[in-house]
Amino acid sequence: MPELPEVETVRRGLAPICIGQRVLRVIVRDARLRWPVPADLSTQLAEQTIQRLDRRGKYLLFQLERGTLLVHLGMTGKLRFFTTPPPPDKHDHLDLQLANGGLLRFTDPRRFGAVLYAVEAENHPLIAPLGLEPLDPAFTGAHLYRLTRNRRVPLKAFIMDAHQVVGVGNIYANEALFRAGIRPQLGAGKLSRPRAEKLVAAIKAVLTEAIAAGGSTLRDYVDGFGQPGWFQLQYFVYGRGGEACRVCGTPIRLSRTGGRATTWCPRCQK
DNA sequence: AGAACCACCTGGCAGC
DNA sequence: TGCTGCCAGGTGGTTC
Repeated sequence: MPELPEVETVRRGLAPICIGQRVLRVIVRDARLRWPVPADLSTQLAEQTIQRLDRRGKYLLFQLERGTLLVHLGMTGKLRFFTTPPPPDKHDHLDLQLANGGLLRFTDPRRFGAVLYAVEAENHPLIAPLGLEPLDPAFTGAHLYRLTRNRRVPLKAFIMDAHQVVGVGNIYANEALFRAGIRPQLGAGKLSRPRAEKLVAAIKAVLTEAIAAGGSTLRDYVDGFGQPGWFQLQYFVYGRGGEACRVCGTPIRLSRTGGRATTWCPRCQK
């Protein structure tokens, strides 16, 4: 579900109400997430104050005094703040009680998400191997060009690989490739230097615009306060298989690359 | 090393 | 109204 824009939207919303707050306790109702929630999480977090709320790829990083709480929303995860929380529902797996009386609630029907704790997040096995942030100035056409040399995977699969570039999931990969005018199936190693520049610019643009729109809500994404995003209204190709291209009118094609639904315009993308 | 699959899990929807 | 099968925003692990 959430890609970089959605996670960033959650981060921006929650940061002001979390920073400076002390964690009173953690209530784990179901520890069976993608990896088990650490049994000693409550002990680890209790009485620590949240110093910052950062994001690395699709991970939210609550920086505490002695370590970091890592939260990944998987496909269907939500992290919401309540001043007066409703009674816990079926998929409300974890609550963080804050000293200001607020409560952060992690909800995730599919349980593909994760809640973990690390003393040094940058060295955590899930964080350390991550690629560049796409909105980092260091993520350039030259960088992408270098990374893709001799790679045979479809370009779309390549830009969705978090070990190359973080944060680009299925929606924004499709949208960025459309904007760059590049076929998703193109072998990554065949990407020319000028087209690498174009693709990097498209990725940055689509992510920036999506953040400005509060992310995309297809089914169940909401931000930290239960509000949906609106970027889905600006899609050119995602979820539009069979419909007319918004630029040239040609029917949008739908196929699969790397097992994921791929949509593109056969006329606009070469 | 890299690429192609599978797995994890629930819910919603189309089709019968 | 069921039931079945398929699909979904992610990504680590296994296999070749």
